[in-house]
Amino acid sequence: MMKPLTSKQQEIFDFILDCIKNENYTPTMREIAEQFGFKSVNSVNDHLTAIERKGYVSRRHGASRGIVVSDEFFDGTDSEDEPGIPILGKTAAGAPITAIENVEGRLELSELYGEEHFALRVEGQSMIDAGIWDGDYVIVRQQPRVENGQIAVAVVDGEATVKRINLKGGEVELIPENENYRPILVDLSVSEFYIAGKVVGVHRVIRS
Amino acid sequence: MMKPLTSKQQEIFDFILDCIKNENYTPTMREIAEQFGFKSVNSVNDHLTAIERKGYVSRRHGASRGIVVSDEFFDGTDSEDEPGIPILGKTAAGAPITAIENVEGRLELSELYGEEHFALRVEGQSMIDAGIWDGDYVIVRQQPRVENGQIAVAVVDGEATVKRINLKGGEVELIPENENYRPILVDLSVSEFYIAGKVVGVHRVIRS
DNA sequence: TTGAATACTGTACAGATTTACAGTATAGTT
DNA sequence: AACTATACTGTAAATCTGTACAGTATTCAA
Repeated sequence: MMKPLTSKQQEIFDFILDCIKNENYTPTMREIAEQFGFKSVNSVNDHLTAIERKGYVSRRHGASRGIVVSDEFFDGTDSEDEPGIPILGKTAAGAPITAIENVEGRLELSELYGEEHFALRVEGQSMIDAGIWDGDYVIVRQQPRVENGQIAVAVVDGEATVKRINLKGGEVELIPENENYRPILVDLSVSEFYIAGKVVGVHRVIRS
Repeated sequence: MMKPLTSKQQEIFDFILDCIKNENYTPTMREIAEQFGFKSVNSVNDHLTAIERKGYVSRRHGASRGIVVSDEFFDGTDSEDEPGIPILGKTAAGAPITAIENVEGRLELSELYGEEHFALRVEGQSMIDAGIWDGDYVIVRQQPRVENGQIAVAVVDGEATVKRINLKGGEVELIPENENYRPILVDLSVSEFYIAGKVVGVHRVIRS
């Protein structure tokens, strides 16, 4: 646990946090002195020395506006908390499943997938044997080509569908993953066709 | 539209953005000069004057580290962008799938699910008919009870498993979703049993 | 009652920093 | 050919800034 600040020190520390948050710059000691009506900069220096000793800030020696607020006081403003939801590992026998020791990592779509990804809601049953159900979101990495046999979002005449791709000569075969469906053949000289991207993830929200 | 920066001006502007983003402070003109090998600070001043004239920054007169980057250039650093990856809707005929107009919303686990959720990696094939595959992450909302027939994470004698739950009297039936597997019966008077939470989502990362 | 922490004033100075002014040179526009 | 913008060097003054040192006063714990 960190040593508590006195009320005056807290005021000054809060002012520094406010400056960074609202004005986007660290104040100088003279600016702090002016704010609090101190007639001497050394008043600020004394307070900062105490605040620093207690671990709330550090200072870049010699640098102007060199007060550096410790990481743990940036809530959401700058050093973002760990993103996403915790991935729990195997629980040791008897240990509560929520034990922090068991956190293997964190799951977050924007961390897992980068800038070039988008999500698309799947309609229909044509890919259920590939584990992609009606209503699922597929995560798609934008790329113009995929290897034969890979699952991709294909756009045929402006219509987007998720299918397994098999390109051969002047034709593309869009293969569903459901025994009740037949592959679709697209003639590249007739239809406008392109690959929007490769399906790299599936997400399903379970209701009920 | 804003006047474009020259490549040199852009470099300097980018460096300032980097400083703010990574080091958390605005550089002084001397720090910029040192970074770019300028022998005169006035080189920096000239560039800044140009960058300011074009509207990318303003300057607090007389203040050290007084460069103020214009609001519209804080991407993610301060004024947080929308979280998550874009969910694209139906594309209008012929419209490019990446058109911003078609963004229906954004998908992000920490937004979709709240604090009381965690993820768990599934091992085994026992739930494949429920669309939960080996290696998938299930998203679990922590709660001590579920309705019969719902899928949950059950902890039996410290061992966590994902199954459909059927509680009846002094027994719990853990029902797999795979015809090759048989339901497991847990005697509550013999085994330590509790529900870790309800499975409310599934996420699969597709490799290959 | 001695000491340490807090909470200030006041002064001073070295070095950091902005800003200004005087140049040089090149490239593109009018 | 004159003008403007870009892209620098060099110098120097004005002011900003952190840091140090010398005090004063109060409070609280040992």
